[in-house]
Amino acid sequence: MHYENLIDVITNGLASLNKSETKVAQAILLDPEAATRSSIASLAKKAGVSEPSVNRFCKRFKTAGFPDFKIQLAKSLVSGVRFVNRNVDEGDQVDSYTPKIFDSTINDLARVRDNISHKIVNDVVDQLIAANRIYFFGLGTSGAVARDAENKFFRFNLPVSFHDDVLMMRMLASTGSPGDVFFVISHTGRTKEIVDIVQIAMKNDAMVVALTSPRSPLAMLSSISLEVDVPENTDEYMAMTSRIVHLVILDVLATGFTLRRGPEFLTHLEKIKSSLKPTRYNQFGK
Amino acid sequence: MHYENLIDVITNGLASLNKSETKVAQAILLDPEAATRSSIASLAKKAGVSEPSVNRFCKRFKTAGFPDFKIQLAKSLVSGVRFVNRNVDEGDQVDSYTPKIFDSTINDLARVRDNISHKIVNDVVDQLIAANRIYFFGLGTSGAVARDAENKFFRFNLPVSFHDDVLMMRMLASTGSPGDVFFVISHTGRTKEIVDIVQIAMKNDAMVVALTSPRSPLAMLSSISLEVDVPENTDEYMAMTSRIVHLVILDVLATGFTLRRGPEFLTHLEKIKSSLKPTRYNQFGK
DNA sequence: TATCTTTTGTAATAAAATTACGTAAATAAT
DNA sequence: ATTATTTACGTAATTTTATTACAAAAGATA
Repeated sequence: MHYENLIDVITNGLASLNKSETKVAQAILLDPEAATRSSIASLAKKAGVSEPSVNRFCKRFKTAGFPDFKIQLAKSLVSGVRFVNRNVDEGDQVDSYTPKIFDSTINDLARVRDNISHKIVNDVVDQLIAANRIYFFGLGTSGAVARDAENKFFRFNLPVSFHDDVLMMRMLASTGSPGDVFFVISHTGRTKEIVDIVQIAMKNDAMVVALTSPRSPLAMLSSISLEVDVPENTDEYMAMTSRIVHLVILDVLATGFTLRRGPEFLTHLEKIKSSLKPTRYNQFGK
Repeated sequence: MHYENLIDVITNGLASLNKSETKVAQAILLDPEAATRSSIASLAKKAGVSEPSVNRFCKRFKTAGFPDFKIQLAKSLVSGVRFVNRNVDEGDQVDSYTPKIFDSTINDLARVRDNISHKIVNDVVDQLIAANRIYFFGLGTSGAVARDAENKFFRFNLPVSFHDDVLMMRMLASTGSPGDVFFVISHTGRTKEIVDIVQIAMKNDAMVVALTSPRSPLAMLSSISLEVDVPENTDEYMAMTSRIVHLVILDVLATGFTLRRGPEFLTHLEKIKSSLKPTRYNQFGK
């Protein structure tokens, strides 16, 4: 319930509505923000229907009534920023482009949160728990993600490494042994070199986990594929949010890993954490 | 207005409220989610005040009345997840820890979005535009962030590099020349090595931009400091979201940079983008 | 203590939403 | 094609909910 976006639900249900309900839906979708501020009377008028029709519409979408509907709608407008124009354009100043960048990132995260397959997350955690060794592969931006992953999983007392060198990857893929997991990160899932390397690894019966976009060559080749559908940035100004989403997914996997290891594993993590203490100044400068 | 979290506003304004308004505030803060679902009568009863008192309370916070207040409150609950328990605990399964991790990341992003100083962002963009050369420094997790930054700013036709080797950093800091910008990333801002290196750079009158936590030694030493207040993770299970926030801030800076360069700069970016095309498979496998 | 201001509640009023019910339209059955 | 039946929709009554006006109480000021 908390993760269902009312606007999406209305849009999807549009086909199964009757005449006056469709009118109401259109009036709302035309300007959802305005709908949250109007009374049942004004919305009915705007849609060209009676007030009870609006009320029935609300109940059809499993809300208690019109006021409750407005609240749900308002909620879905917050994370569902896509109905407002969130694109950066030439006229933007700091105080407009800054929130836009944040918002579009938040928006993408919320979308993936609501759509990610928990089953696949769980399966990937299974594989990572079973692994003797994990290789994180990534090029370009995904190289930075792979590096971050290494840093994170290193703490788990497990041989891990990250690689952003295709020759190195190729060699590792061709000499993979049972127990090795190749965790391949790629936004597009179409980078030829990466696809080639995964093909080699698969030929050697290695376990390949992909973090990439749906229906991409990489996704289809790998043993398991965590698919993230973040729209490609058409806008030149806009940042590539997929890498952020990838990082958060790696956080999720690391969390799943930690939980699976059980509470006694926490003391190990604490040890690593405190090993860094002497490298830092405390509150008072020393 | 869109970026003001009502719950924060209430919490901050708590001191300046009179007796019955305080009662109302407490009743709401105790369970904001419930407040969004209750009528003015039931909330008044719960707070032990009259209905008009609740109404006056709502108007004090610049909402049109109680129904409008509830809508605003509901909105602030979506991005402001912190009032719900979002901590991962031992009993959590995939379907509970996954949204929790996403939510806490989203929450932190929303907080920084609402509190970041646009003035400082603008000043940093000024410095980056003026730079002849940019060095991104970071260790550990922040090393991955620095690497991502390099990848991003490299596209701007500007000599940039990232460094995660303290000896290298030390040498660069001591030989800095005018026009160099040292962009130093550190979650804590207390890593001794980093602080030392920044001290050297500052002694040589270099421009040091810090991306770090408020009031830390690094923040206080640097020429300009972009301060990000993301709570330290007390929870062992919880991921470090600061690096995500740092990445998004770098996106913001890159966007500011691009906008400052003007529209003719977009063709340059397009060129870089299309240079990657031959490395990828298209929709149909080739 | 008297006066003024601020705070708060009661009661009246207004606004808004919901329900009950009846008619019209659409669909199905003959 | 006509009738029966279901579904859709609106009018009007009712109920719920919120707001306003006003007065009493509490507190501050002189």
